[in-house]
Amino acid sequence: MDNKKAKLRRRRHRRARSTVSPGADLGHLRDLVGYAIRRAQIVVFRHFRKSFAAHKIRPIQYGVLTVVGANPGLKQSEVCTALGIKRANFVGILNELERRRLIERRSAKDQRVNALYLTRAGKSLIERLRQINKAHEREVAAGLTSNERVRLIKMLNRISKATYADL
Amino acid sequence: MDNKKAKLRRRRHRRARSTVSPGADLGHLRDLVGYAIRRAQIVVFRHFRKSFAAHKIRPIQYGVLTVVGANPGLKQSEVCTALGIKRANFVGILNELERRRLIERRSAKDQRVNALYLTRAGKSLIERLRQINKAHEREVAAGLTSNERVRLIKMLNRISKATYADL
DNA sequence: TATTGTTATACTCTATAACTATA
DNA sequence: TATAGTTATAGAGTATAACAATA
Repeated sequence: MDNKKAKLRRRRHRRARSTVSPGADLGHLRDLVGYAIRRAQIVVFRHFRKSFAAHKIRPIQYGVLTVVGANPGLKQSEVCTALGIKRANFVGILNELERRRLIERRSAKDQRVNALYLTRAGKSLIERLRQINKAHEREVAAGLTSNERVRLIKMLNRISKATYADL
Repeated sequence: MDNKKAKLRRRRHRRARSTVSPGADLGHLRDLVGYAIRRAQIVVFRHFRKSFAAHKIRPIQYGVLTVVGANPGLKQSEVCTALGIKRANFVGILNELERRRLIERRSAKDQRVNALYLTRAGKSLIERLRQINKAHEREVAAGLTSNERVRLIKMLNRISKATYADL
């Protein structure tokens, strides 16, 4: 049913095409910070996953290993706050890292708390991951000058800092 | 078991705290483009959802309505390419928008193809959404000058454009 | 009572394979 | 054969509620 259009088509390509996505006019989407962030995030995370595939490390795992490495003895809840993870969701992430002998839970003075430490293997791995990450970062930011890269991060952090408490 | 640490702790707060997340040292994460993007995306999307909550519109739905509005008669697969959605995942998104009478599928000359059009209600809604989006964009970019905002988007688009075909 | 970690659960987003109807 | 849309399914990521152990 509905065989009377298909002549209404034929009108496309009127505006300049997006530099990000070919095939159709994105309208004002290409002028939005949020849309630019979303597209960049997809590309960067895809690149990250491929870069770390050999070590089976996802971005969140790299974050946890990095933060615990920089803060030995950190509590689970503190890692969650630092990285913006819900503590309920952190349990599974941590279970896998512990199963792989990269992180240890140790009970603390406060028996409710688990203090987290990288194992020897975890410390060794994070050093290698750090090198991979340097290459990853270089490639992701290949289109930016060093100054631009720093300014980009600062601008993004200014956006992140805002709390929008009223909404 | 394991009651002999908790004195190893007490060492935190050694480096400058992150401007994004309080509570622990993020290590080098705060110097990474990918991490800055991730944090900004979370904040921006949360703000978006709250801004559009009254209309029950998610970012992806706003994208579809905008692209179809700017390209009447676009095929489903073309919308998918433009927005980076898998066509399998687009079916459900479109079903809901059609159920809400905002978009119509019309069969095209090629009977395999669905051409997409905003309904009258869809056109009316997208105009109102556009106004909400302007306020949303203004608030998200409140910490940036107009020039910075434009440069931020251009830098993010440069990152998105890269294909990393070798990885 | 409040906090930490945990379990269970649900919803969204993303990804792949296989089916159908059309070309 | 190939393409457009669809279905089914699985995996992450994210969110909330409720529980046990401990403070």
